[in-house]
Amino acid sequence: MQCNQFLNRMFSKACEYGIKAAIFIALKSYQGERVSLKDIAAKINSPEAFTAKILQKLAKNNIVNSVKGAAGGFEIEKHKIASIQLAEIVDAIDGDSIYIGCGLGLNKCSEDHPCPVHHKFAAVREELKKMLESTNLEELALGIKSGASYLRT
Amino acid sequence: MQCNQFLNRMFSKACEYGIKAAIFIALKSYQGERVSLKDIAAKINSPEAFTAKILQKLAKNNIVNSVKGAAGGFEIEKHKIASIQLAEIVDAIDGDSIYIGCGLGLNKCSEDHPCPVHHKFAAVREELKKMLESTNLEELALGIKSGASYLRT
DNA sequence: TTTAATTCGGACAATTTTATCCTATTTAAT
DNA sequence: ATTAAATAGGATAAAATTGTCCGAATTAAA
Repeated sequence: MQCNQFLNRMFSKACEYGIKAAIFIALKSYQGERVSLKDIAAKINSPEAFTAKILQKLAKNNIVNSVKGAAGGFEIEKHKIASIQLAEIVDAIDGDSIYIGCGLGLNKCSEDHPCPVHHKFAAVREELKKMLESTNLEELALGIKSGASYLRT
Repeated sequence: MQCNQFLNRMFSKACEYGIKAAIFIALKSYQGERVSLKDIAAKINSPEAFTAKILQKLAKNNIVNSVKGAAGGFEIEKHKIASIQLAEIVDAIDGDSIYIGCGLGLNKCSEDHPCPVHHKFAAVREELKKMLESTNLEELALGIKSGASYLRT
């Protein structure tokens, strides 16, 4: 069935592109450079028009600044980079749903009325949440800068 | 964008239905009862025809037995119930992809050439994997039987 | 002021996932 | 044998996600 859930893909494609785009923009912003959609899509290996939609979301959520017109592009204020959590990017693109939703899709699932996997998954989800909230854009950008990690292929 | 990834939905719908169906079948099998697709769909609140496809996968993966004809239905051999891991059900439906795939969709992502979130996500994924592999159908079915957990609403 | 580079945003298209329909096949019971 | 109750499975449809196209708006620079 080739489903694209957690085991296959931790994030939606939109999220993947959004995270990588934000990292690249942060990296360039540290160098005082503004980057165009075209450059971003090329660097992170993503479809340009689709990436544009995602950047619009990041802009509307005040994660990146967009500048229209010639010599325009995207940037992030340097002083903000270290304070932007991975969780914020994910929330901007996928919505703030880390706190809600049942692992098995029950409409009503709580401590009082749990689904069969409620407690077991709560632990994993909590760990993911903590990780997203304790990871910021700065450290991810520094990883790229130092050559410790990569944005494509 | 309302994407249906981890934060929204840990599993695909297909997986959700498959897990719940397996739990219900296990529960009934303990009582020596075989259950029909119709009963399963009603109890787990899932679309019948779609659930049928998923049960076919579980049957082909030898997780459940299907019996055709009048008085047919689905069942799981009692002695197997405790040995069926959640991970097996997920694998049967979504494929064995827990060990592969990059959090950010890189084609090549490894210790040598990691994506920016490689190490952070590896930890979370590993925990999920362990949880799936250490949870079996029996305990989930017993939770339902004892009233400690629920399959719907 | 014109041009070129750029983002914005609406409409549309392709793909994947989810869901439905219908016929064939199997099997217990009459 | 016939019938009724089931699963199997192919074809199709609907919905969600992903991806594309294009004109409008904006802005720096010639």
